[in-house]
Amino acid sequence: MNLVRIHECLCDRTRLRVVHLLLHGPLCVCHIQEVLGEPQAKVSRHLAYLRRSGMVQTERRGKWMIYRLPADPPPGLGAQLACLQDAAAEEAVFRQDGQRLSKLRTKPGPDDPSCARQACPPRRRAATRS
Amino acid sequence: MNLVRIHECLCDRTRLRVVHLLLHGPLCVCHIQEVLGEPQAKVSRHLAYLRRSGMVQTERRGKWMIYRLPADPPPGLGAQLACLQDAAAEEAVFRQDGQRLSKLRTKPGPDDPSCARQACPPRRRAATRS
DNA sequence: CAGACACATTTGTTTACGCGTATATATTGT
DNA sequence: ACAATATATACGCGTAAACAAATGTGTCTG
Repeated sequence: MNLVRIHECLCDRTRLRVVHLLLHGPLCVCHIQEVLGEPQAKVSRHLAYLRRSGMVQTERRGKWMIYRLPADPPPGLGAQLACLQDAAAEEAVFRQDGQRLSKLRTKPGPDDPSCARQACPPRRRAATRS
Repeated sequence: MNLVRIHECLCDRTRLRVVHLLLHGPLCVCHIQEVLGEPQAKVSRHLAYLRRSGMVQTERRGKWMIYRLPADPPPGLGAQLACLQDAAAEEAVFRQDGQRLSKLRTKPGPDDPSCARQACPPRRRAATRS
């Protein structure tokens, strides 16, 4: 997981939105798909990309596949994620994704993967340029 | 200069090395070229890419073209640069580039673009993941 | 003006990426 | 075993990116 690899993961709009969502906590594919409003194959392909790159980890829970950011991220990645968390607040797409995710959390269906209500502790603020 | 654009700039090894070098201060193309050990056309092409993306600014000084990071970077970019500065310390390529740049600064030739001795104030440390 | 130097751009080729569509695999419930 | 749901993968296509080699452009010096 070198620097180039990290940025390769984040240089695509869809992947960037996915990683940003996962900053809020683990999610199954169907929830990611619903928040992004993107076709299933597209989401799945980008998730596979992120998994191959070591950016996310997976765990099967019944029918659902749960995606999460690594619990103990390698050095360098942690800082990037903190940075992303800050920068994402400045662009409307990410704010809207966050809102749609919140709505998902409030009304989980009867047949629910139960991954929608797990939250992650927020990351520390990233430094700004001197 | 949105988030995707920033990461597109940094997802190539050569561009990443260039931006990292520019964190140390403004540089002319020939110095960048010498530190990286890459062919002139390749360096120039990537510099053009960075300029089009708004990641770097240029200024002609006589025969030489000086490249620098924007003096007042847009929000989001500053944090990324600080983050890069930290993360680069962990990979050998970037440390070596920094050392080669230092050597360039100590022995400027008689016909010198005088861009090699200008240093930039260091950026603040980026936050690590909580 | 001519030649040297620093850098940029064009051209042609190859490779990688992202997408939609279709299909395959895995798990659960009946 | 079969159907339904959730997710993954293969295929083919168009486009963008990266590269090497060659050529072009701007600037200084004599």
